[in-house]
Amino acid sequence: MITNMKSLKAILEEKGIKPTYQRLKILEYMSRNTVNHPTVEMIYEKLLKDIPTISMTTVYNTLNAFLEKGLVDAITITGTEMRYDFNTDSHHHFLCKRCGRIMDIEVTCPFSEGKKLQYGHRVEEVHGYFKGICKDCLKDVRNSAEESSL
Amino acid sequence: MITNMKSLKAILEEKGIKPTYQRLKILEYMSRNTVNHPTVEMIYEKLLKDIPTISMTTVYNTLNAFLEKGLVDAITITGTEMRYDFNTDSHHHFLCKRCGRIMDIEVTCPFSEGKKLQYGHRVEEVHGYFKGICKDCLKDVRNSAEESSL
DNA sequence: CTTCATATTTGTAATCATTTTAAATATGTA
DNA sequence: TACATATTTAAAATGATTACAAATATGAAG
Ligand SMILES: [Mn+2]
Ligand SMILES: [Mn+2]
Ligand SMILES: [Zn+2]
Ligand SMILES: [Zn+2]
Repeated sequence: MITNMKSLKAILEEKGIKPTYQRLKILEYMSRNTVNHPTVEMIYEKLLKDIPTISMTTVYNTLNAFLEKGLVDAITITGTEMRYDFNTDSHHHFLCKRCGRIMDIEVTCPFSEGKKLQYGHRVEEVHGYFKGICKDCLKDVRNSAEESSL
Repeated sequence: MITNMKSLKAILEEKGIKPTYQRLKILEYMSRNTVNHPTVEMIYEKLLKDIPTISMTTVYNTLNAFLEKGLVDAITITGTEMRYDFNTDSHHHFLCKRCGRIMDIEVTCPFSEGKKLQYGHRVEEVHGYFKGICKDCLKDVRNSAEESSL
């Protein structure tokens, strides 16, 4: 895990972002929640416990700064709100229509190789995702089906 | 082109949607603008010329109905607004960061084959897209570079 | 052709995520 | 200590979308 080797402070300084308390806390949260793909709301609510004065605007501003410097990726799968990803390595996602969770999917195929010119366009980002019902929700659905047939 | 074979009216009736004037006009617009991937705004502004009384709400309602019945697909690439696609065959997209256009990309790879169980999840939709600078914008950028070096 | 029930359309208000703005606070330096 | 600058904050503004309720259209029954 990169976060252990390089301190959060060093990560920010390397990108030319002043390592303020709130920025460090936001980056720390992101680095510890790679499976979540959290919303601004989720980050804000959690940090509120440590920093009672933090504002939503700071979370928005900070994530936009991180985004510009390539410290995080933005995921626009749901259509309602932005989800953020600390893992900027090329990978795909799965959105569960039932529980709303977004999970990582490793895909190895020509599509995800990316960064090549397509149709004469200059490709800078490659995104791929699936939508459906996740493993856990499938189990839930099966269980409630059993119950109702008792 | 499917729209020539089967009338717009027949398409709606087949899906159990009453073919009202505004619905037919919206479907007609969608069928004639498959390269656009239009926003609600774009559809509304265009239809306003034929139907001066049409409301934004009707466009939203109608597209949501079409979406439920699988007559169109929704594209959530930009993060700001929904884009709609009359072409519901599995294909990918390219979003130009400069001009904002979304264009179709044919991709043939294991990823786009889709509809298979991944990680135990039930996959219902497969989405893939690229972001970058489109062919035309690359040309523009090159041209303005020339100009400024005169 | 009326009358009534139902579905659709419309305009307005409400909602929700995000951005803008300006004031308050913190930081670093002279 | 004083001041310039950057950051944070709260509040207001924006923009896309949905919710709501009134107006209108449609279609069957009499
Ligand atoms: Mn991820
Ligand atoms: Mn398309
Ligand atoms: Zn789930
Ligand atoms: Zn372009």
